Amino acid sequence: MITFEEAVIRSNIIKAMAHPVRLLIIEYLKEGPQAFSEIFGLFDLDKSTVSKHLHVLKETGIVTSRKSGADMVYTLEVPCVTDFFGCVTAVIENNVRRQQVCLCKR
Amino acid sequence: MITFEEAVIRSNIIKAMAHPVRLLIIEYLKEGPQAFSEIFGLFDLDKSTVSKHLHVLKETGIVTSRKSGADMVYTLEVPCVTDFFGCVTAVIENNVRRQQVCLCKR
DNA sequence: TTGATTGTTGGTAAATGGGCCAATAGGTCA
DNA sequence: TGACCTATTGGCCCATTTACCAACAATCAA
Repeated sequence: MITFEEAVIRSNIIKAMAHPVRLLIIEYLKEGPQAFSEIFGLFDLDKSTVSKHLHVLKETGIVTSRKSGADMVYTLEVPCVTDFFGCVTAVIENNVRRQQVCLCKR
Repeated sequence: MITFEEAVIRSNIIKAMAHPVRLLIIEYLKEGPQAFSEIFGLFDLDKSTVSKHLHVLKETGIVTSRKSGADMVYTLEVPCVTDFFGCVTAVIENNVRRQQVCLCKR
């Protein structure tokens, strides 16, 4: 078993991924580093909102940023986070399977 | 890229894991199904609080529950969620590495 | 320097999350 | 049946999150 303190640290990192906008940003950065303006263009949100989401990802060490000319470029630092989504997909598939069983029984 | 709707579904599952108590419950259930009273005993929390955390895990399909005599027994349905923590650890190690660099520069 | 463009920060309101207590539901067992 | 035990649900309060707008900082061009 892990300690409670360790669980707090882990949950903070997981929390950073626990938002649809931040998930999409991570997915997008899998393709390579991207400028803020490109990331911003993915969403129908205020600039400041997207900036704050990126700040959360930076704080937890999932992405980093650097200036490049006029742009701010964001880079995914931990590519393995995407492996994890395979597990999330497994959860979803498991749910679908169980729902089908429910439907059959009715 | 995934759709926004898909990202919402995924983030709901990730959210279910984004709490230290729920992480510890998942860790505990890796060892096998456990009665509510055993899970409850891990924490210094109200019964109702632990019950609500388990409810969140049930809703997302991460655990299931069944009655066994007087007890309610919880089972981890998606063992792969634990693989994912390897990635979280990678994020943590990456953070430590970068912090050390910072310390060296100062 | 001035003006335009780009991204961050501060403030605030609404929504969500997490804790406890009290009440309830659903079993078990004498 | 009635008393008891176990887990869940409802209600409430406080803290956090997330969105927008507005103001600010920082950079590039003229």
